[in-house]
Amino acid sequence: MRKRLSDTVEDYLKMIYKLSPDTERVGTGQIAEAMEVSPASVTDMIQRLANENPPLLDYKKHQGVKLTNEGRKVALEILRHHRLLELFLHEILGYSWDQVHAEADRLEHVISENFEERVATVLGDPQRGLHGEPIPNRNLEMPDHPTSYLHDMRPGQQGVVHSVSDDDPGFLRFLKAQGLVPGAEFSVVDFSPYDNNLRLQVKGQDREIVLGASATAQVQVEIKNAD
Amino acid sequence: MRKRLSDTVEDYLKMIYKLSPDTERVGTGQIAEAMEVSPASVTDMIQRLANENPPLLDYKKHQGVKLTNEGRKVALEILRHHRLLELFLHEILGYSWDQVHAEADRLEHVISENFEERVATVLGDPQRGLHGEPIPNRNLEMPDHPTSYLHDMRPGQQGVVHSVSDDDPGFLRFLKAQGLVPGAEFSVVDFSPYDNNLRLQVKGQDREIVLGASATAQVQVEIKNAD
DNA sequence: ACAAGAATTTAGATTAGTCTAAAATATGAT
DNA sequence: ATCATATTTTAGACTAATCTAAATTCTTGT
Repeated sequence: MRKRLSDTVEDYLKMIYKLSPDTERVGTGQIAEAMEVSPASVTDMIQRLANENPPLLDYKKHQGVKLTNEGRKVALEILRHHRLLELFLHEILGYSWDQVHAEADRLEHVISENFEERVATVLGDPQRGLHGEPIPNRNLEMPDHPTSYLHDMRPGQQGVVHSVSDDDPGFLRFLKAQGLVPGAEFSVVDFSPYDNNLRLQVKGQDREIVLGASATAQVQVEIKNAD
Repeated sequence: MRKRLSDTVEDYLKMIYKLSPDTERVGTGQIAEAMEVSPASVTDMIQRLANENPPLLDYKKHQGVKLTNEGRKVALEILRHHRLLELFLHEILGYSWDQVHAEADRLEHVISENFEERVATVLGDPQRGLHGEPIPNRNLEMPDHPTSYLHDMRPGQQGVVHSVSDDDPGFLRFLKAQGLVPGAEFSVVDFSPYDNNLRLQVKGQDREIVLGASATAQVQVEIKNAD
């Protein structure tokens, strides 16, 4: 059984997974920015994690890190906790979809395997989270999921919202108000190259909506094949 | 709004409350023993807590500490979390009564006021925990509760089990097997002054049971008035 | 009333996670 | 190919929570 990791370590691994789920290296600065700590702190931490036994990161000086299988397992475990918890807080305790994230972020480090399993069972072993995210299964395998972003779509294309970032309550309320929730179908009607704004027609809505790049980069989509 | 306290600080305050809910002073050694840390660590910690602003403890060198109102509020808050969580884990997630404690001990530091309120509402604002303990209400007032221990009862007396210590799973399973759960009525049939054993007849049980001092000191009771 | 023993406090060290400032290294534009 | 700029790493320091060992203070029995 592996030594208990601190919340901080778990947060680093989770973040590195988010920045690069597979085998691409992530730079110190990128992690520092995402974690809101100094680059010096990151260097320190990633060196420690690379020297763990077994190593949680593969680190090459000046070339950033990537997760080892061991490190990825930890990240996926935490992600599974987070997404199950969000769903649980919503379904069982009645939290709204913009409230769940902050609470899950603290609970995810603290619940036992037992808790995780019971929640999964109560929820019926869901494969998708409250905001559409894929939930790693009991063996920590990520279900198949689309990897495209609304950001990269262009006029004429149609798609379905797959998942959205869950960490900004204001953004989530905004999306819900616009009807842009997981499952929503839409087509792109215009693209403005100067500001990267996209104009969308969401199915079932009468008015078109316009989204900036900082919003569209937070929305993952399934792009419909032209037929 | 008060600065976020560490889990450790919350644990110290909770423990000091348990050792002395009111105004009696508690010694360094007693706390050290209960927290399973060295006396030196305790001295260090209680001095820090007494120097907080506002102070959480009232400390006099070589004379131990007592909780300030501020410190007592923190302790009661955590105790409320703990007891609501135990009930929640049992009722909603199906934990058994000996499993809930360890999980609640970690979660109690991490849940928000929002979580606390929602759980209380889902459970119908209970006044008693899974093991019979009184639960401080939303204003952190402790409901009235008996303060006698089975340990101090003598042959001829009758009583009702009020609450039992929740921290040792083995002990809890033992109690349940003996039928000695909150609400159980019993009478004391014998006392052995050499080992402080008590022999009890529990209502609805055919066989009498014998309990040693380390067990009877963990059981709070309501003593029936002789009529 | 005072010495022995118990309890408490102080001193100094350690570990995890963070910081700032300075040093080292890599990149990329001409 | 080299120099200016970016990024990364190192060095040194801080805080919280712990420890052991030594010093201090309190209590108690005769």
